[in-house]
Amino acid sequence: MSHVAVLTSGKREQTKVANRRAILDAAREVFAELGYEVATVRDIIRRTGLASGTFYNYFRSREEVFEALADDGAARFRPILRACWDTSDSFDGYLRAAIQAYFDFLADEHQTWQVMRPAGEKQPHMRIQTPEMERVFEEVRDAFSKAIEHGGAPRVDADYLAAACIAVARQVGDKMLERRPIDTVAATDFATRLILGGLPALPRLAT
Amino acid sequence: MSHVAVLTSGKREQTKVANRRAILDAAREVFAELGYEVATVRDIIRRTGLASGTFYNYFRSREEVFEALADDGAARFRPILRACWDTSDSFDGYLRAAIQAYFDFLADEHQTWQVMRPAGEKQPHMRIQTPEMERVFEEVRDAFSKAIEHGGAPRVDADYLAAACIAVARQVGDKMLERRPIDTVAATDFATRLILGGLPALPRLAT
DNA sequence: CGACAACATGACGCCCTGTCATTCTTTGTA
DNA sequence: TACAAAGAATGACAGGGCGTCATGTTGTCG
Repeated sequence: MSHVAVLTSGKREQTKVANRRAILDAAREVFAELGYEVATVRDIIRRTGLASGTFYNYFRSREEVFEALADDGAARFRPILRACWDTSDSFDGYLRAAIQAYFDFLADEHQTWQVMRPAGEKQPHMRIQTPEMERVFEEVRDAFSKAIEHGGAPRVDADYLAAACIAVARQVGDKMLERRPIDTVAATDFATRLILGGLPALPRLAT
Repeated sequence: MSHVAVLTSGKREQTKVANRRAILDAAREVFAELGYEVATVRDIIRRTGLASGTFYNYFRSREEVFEALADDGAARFRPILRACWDTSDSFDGYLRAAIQAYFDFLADEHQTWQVMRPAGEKQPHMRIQTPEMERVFEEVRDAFSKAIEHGGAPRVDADYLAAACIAVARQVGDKMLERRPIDTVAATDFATRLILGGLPALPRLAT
């Protein structure tokens, strides 16, 4: 009999955590295989072996699972972003590090999500704003604000700037994932230069 | 009895067009009022006074109506974009004109769609890629490619650039709509300068 | 061990979906 | 005008997913 029991190690707690994880994992698979629109709560719960009613002990709806998955991703990325800020000594450095980190993160996650789907199937793109994502946005905006305060960046509209930077990162990131091989460095170079110097600063293509 | 009858003026054709319009209009209202996720085909068709089965004579599903609405928007914007190209004499001019046109378009459409919703309701953002939207993207990319060919712009990755520009326009556009008063000129200035000159070129805030 | 609380279960009522036989309307023809 | 054939509208219906709830099961604590 061990005195060093795990803190939350009642049998009750254990299965609660395990079930929640099982549902989230099953949901990720099902969303990837069938597509978010088509997937049903029962598709998800069936894969776990649990009863249909049990699902509703953990999530209120299919939407909420999806949100939890998205939130999870954002929550995992936020400390990475924070580290970029802490280890950078200039605004330019922070920006590049953050974008590189995001693209690496994206390439990693991509493999987890990627599943072969019937080709040509139109997949409506679902985009939600979770609390964690909101926090990521705020963190970026605040980082910009701080840089502006300290004179590391010009005094511009930090709100617009954060929105624009995130937009560029997301869109260029998506495009990056469509190309083979996936080149996070090139994508980072493109996005960073665009933001820091605009069109004239972009890397030139070989003639 | 007029010889100059409207070309498609059979009674059949007329009601077909009218019904389609009625369904699209009802769908726009219902999506705005209830939100896309919650709205049902019957919510839409009920508002038209038609029978439920009739809906399926015009669209295969709720998704298809939504896509038709989105496609409609893109189709209306494309000629505007084309006009920007035709009347611009420089790359910079084209970019600014296109972005300004988009923001004006957005502000216009916004009023059509805007409906008061219970505050704090989380509205999952739905983003689809319709054929017309794909054409808009291609048009932008091709415009960039042409500008590059003619020496009006540096030889950069037009695909990434188009993606980045559209991303900036969309995101800054969204932010713009959240502010009061809606200032399309300021938003255009921000987005255009960011793309053309990057961070250093951005408009400065008043101290 | 007993009693309680927490959780799992799956049948059930509700509502939406998409179809289809039927009915009504329009069109073309004599 | 009368009539037949094609086109479109209708709403009842079967199928199925949703979320709930009474019931059964299992962990927890005195």
